[in-house]
Amino acid sequence: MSQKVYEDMLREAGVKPTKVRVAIMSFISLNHGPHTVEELHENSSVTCDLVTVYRAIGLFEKHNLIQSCDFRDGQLRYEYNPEGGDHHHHVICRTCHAHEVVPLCVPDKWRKILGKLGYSDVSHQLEFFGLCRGCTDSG
Amino acid sequence: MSQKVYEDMLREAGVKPTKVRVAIMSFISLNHGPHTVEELHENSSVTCDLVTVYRAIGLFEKHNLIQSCDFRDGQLRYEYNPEGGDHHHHVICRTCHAHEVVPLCVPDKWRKILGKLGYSDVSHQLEFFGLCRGCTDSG
DNA sequence: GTCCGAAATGCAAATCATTTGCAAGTTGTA
DNA sequence: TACAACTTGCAAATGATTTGCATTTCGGAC
Repeated sequence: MSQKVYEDMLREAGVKPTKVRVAIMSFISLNHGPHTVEELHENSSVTCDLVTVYRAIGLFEKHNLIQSCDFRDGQLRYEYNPEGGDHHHHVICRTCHAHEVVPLCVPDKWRKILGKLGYSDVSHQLEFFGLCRGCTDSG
Repeated sequence: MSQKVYEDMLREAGVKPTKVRVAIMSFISLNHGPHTVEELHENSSVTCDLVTVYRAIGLFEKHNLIQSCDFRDGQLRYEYNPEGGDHHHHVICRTCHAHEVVPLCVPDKWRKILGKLGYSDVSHQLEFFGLCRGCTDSG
């Protein structure tokens, strides 16, 4: 599959498409589900330093190519942020840390409310925590 | 002011009301706005080790006396979690890190949706990030 | 009042994700 | 081809949070 797609994706976002960045971007957009930095480092098709992964995702996040989520387990996770803001959220099991996507998101009208409060360019971070079926039963 | 209120609050939640814990609980419930562990350590009326504050808030959180929020600046913050779940969320300025309470929360019916997905005892973490008026103008 | 065991605390040190400094390598462009 | 700017790797620093362990404190039993 052509790397060109990802190169363009980066270029359009204003990020210089280096080999490492293209590899990471490609992995992220092909593999759903939030990934830790460690996972990105291990699974990207290019070998590079962990620090380089940190720097790449830092850039990606700044340019809104990815979004981060906080599962409250000490490390942030990152996932692809499709154009058009069709992002999503997760529910995480407090016990076994399983997680899945949840088809819920805050209403768009809230953006207006926050605008009236004086905030522009508003994004949000939303995650649900609960006990999954298995852990509820065995707990 | 009687410490008794806070002692009872802790006891009812199943937390042994030690001097340190009562002091921290009292500070948290009297002073709104999320506080870092460092702030709690500095401002509580009792002198104790930072580690002790960490252990106290760990307990408080486990017993739902406080909720944590993540401003994405490297340290978690904690705030009082009133009985009845009348918690709230914040909007944080991405530039100057100012923050304020936002009168928005996810609809209660979402709890049912998550229940159908198999999750019980569901809580959530929601924060908004944007540019405040000052930073929008000067940015 | 005194004694006992469990739990809480302080202190020092360990963890561990993330960041930073710097020298060397790479890239786009004139 | 050469230059300046940017990217990367490596080593080390940071900084919040956690852990181990010895000591102290607390509530109840005697």
